[in-house]
Amino acid sequence: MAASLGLIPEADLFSSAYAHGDFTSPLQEYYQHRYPSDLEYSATPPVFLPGAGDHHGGEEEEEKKTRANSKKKARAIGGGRIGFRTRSEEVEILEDGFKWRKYGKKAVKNSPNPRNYYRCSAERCGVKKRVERDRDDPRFVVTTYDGVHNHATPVSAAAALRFYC
DNA sequence: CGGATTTGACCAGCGC
DNA sequence: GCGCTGGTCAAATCCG
Repeated sequence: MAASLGLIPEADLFSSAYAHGDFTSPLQEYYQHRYPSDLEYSATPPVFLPGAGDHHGGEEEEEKKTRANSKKKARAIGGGRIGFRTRSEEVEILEDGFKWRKYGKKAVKNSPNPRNYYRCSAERCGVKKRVERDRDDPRFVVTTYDGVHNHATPVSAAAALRFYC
């Protein structure tokens, strides 16, 4: 059912942060990509779903339980958390203009697919990113951003931001 | 040669 | 108090 409106697992997590209005950057909002076809994800503008978090109804209690852990952690961090859901069967790196360096991979229990951890290559920038495939639709990729970029956006970022705004 | 990627191990937090 | 899960680090390896 979760696939109906593209409700991603971390939806509740994001909603809490979103409710506090901690998002300041264009990318720091809860977006949900939903592409009708297998075309390039960058060709379709993101769909902003303000109420996506509140929308979660009778979700899987089991997952909620397991996720309570990261939920609290996320709150403690206090940074912005954004979830992107893109449809790309091969590319799982959402090009947002920043240079990401993979620093870890972990198999999570909620999903049969491994989760990849990326970090902004700029040392002064503590922004992290998590990428994992949707458990319901392996063709979808869920990208989660943590934090705010505090450095100049490298080139293409400008285009990306223009695109998102 | 430099930088990025890979993989396993380690650590911390939370639930039971 | 123990076990489980998620997240991070570090050394080795690979690619450009």
